[in-house]
Amino acid sequence: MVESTTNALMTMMMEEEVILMSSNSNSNSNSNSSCSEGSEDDDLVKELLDDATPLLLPPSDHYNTIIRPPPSDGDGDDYDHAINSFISNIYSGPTISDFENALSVINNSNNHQSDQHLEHLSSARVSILERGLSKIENKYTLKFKCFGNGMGDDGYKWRKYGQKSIKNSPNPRSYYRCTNPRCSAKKQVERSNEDPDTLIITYEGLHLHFAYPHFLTGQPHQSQSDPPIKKPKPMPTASPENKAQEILEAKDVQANPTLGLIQTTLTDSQEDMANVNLGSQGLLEDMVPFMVRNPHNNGNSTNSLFSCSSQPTTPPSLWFPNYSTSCHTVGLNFSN
DNA sequence: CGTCTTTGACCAGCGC
DNA sequence: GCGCTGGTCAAAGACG
Repeated sequence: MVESTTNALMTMMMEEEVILMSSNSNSNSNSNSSCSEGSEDDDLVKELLDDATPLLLPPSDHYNTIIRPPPSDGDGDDYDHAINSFISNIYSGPTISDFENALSVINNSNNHQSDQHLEHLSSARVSILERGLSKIENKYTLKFKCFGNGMGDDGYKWRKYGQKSIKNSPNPRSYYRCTNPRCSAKKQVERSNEDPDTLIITYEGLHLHFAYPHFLTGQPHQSQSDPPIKKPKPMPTASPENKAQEILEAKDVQANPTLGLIQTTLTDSQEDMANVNLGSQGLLEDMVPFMVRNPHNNGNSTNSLFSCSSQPTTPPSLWFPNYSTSCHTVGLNFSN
């Protein structure tokens, strides 16, 4: 996963001319529309600043082993600087440090909800929105400057399931679904009507399966040795209705964890454990209700759901949590 | 032969 | 009710 994503990114960086595009031009309409929504924007900012999200996780050892030079090189600082320069050249959106700084505002203000806190929150919100994040329903939109035949490979395996021509646009829109049979992630790929060199990729749902190995087993990176993903097949025990219900339940509990905690009983815990071990695929859809209802069974708090050490394992568009209703537009620019 | 892609058909939502 | 549009399905073909 990480290898694939990183390789795709590094390939694009090395083989393609990198062109910066103003983040304002990427998402003017979205940002403007969002700026007019006060409380929802506050929710968005709080959501983005939530330290329980994968977005804020530091690079893992696994990640470092991929992009860092061998220790014998002895010039890790220079290498870090070069990598950071690379990233800053291709990514015009908010950086980790932006969120960390904003998070410090939240943390420092936790004990006294003052006007100053609200002012800081408002400033953080404006900063985030100005840099290309916006909110539309439950989708995440990436815009790539991608010349030629570049397809903006994000490193995941996708199965194309449809293509439609778009009104007033010469470019069709392609529909892709994650090849993981129980992953709900989807994406739409189309070229901008205004700028044919710009790819617009709209993600819907997360690749939740990236976190599966961190449940119960406590053995991260287990998925790295998983067999290749086969063609999705109907799940006998998971009808579309049941799956949808699982997802809805997971989202509901995520959105209101205290409700789930109230419902916790010893009987429920035992039953859930049995269900997880015997009846499920060990996937996040199964695990979220269990984890929330049994916050101590894993030896960690529920925050461990999104604090696993293998992060980042997802492309930038999927660093954001989807268990809330939000949409972010991130301007990225690759040429090919 | 199994898997993936293509593409036309079908369905649901929405506006008039 | 009708037409338009977006999203999905599924059969057929392509490919390794």
